[in-house]
Amino acid sequence: MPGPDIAAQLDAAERLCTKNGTQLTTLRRVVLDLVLRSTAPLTAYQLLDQLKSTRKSAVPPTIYRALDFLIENHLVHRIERLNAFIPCDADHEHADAQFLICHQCGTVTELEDHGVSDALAAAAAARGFTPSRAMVELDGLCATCAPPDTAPPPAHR
Amino acid sequence: MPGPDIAAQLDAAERLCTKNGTQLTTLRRVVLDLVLRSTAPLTAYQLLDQLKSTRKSAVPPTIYRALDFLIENHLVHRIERLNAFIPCDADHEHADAQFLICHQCGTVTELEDHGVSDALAAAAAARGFTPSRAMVELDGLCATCAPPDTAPPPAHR
DNA sequence: ATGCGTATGATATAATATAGAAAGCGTCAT
DNA sequence: ATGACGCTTTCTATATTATATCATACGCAT
Ligand SMILES: [Zn+2]
Ligand SMILES: [Zn+2]
Ligand SMILES: [Zn+2]
Ligand SMILES: [Zn+2]
Repeated sequence: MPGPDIAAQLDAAERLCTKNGTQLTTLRRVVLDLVLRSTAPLTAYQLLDQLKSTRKSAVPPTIYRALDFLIENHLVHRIERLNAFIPCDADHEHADAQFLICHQCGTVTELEDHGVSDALAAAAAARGFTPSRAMVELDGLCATCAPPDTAPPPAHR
Repeated sequence: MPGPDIAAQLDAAERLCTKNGTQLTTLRRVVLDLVLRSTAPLTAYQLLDQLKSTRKSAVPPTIYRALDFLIENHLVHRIERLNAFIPCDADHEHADAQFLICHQCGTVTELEDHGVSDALAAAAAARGFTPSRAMVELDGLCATCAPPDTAPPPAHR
């Protein structure tokens, strides 16, 4: 299961950048493609290694600049806990996201949970704090990896 | 304002470790002291530089091991966004904490907000995810640094 | 043609973090 | 007491992650 049509996602990214007045250049597109193809988060240097096979001039600043661009354009997220990068899972404007990191299988799930973001906004406001960016990452075990006793399958309702 | 009695905090830390069956050795105590004295978060290498003045043998593993110990014993927190460390602000058992990072003045405030932790627990449970550790860090402006229009002083009630 | 903004290339280095082997040092059972 | 054990520290080396800086190229507007 290579994921739902990477070409389509790249094209959507292209349109998003055009809309934003930014350029999804070939280099950036290649890096995004690498991120999209991976099931697990990739570090900057893992991406760099892969990039080098098609672009011999690639060095650390190459990949970090491309990633910065992709992050600013909400095409990629950085997972701080892992120093690694994953594709954005949503088409959205990204008010806020949260990440669930399974330390068994390594997968990272992106959420946009309003209960969480509302609670964060309230907690910040109550202290006069003006948030500009929220970083919310939970380490744990995903539904697949958790022992059944510990974590029943997703609750309904 | 050097903070409320560092000696007392060190003694409290000592008691906590004894209770936990761990040892707050001289080295660890010195590192904790350094962390406690700072108003701003300190990086591992900033701490190392300071430590070197009294312990010539100190090298990176020295400080990282001491920090690992202090973190496991809930005496220090690591702020992932900053790769830096702050003293734990609470005596508690630390179910969960959140951090507000002011990017103007650099201060980091520790919260234990149940609205946030409940929302996180609910969001995780709804997806069958079993969290073992939550990392919640908000970048923004603290009450002191925020322009008055943008962020009114802390709400009452 | 000149200047300007943006993107990329290229070199070097900074900053952060860990691996692994060995030595010191209590303590405790034999 | 002594030797085995566990924990802490020392020491050396290296791995990993990230940025600074300057140069080059290209498209486009003056
Ligand atoms: Zn996203
Ligand atoms: Zn899993
Ligand atoms: Zn704390
Ligand atoms: Zn501030």
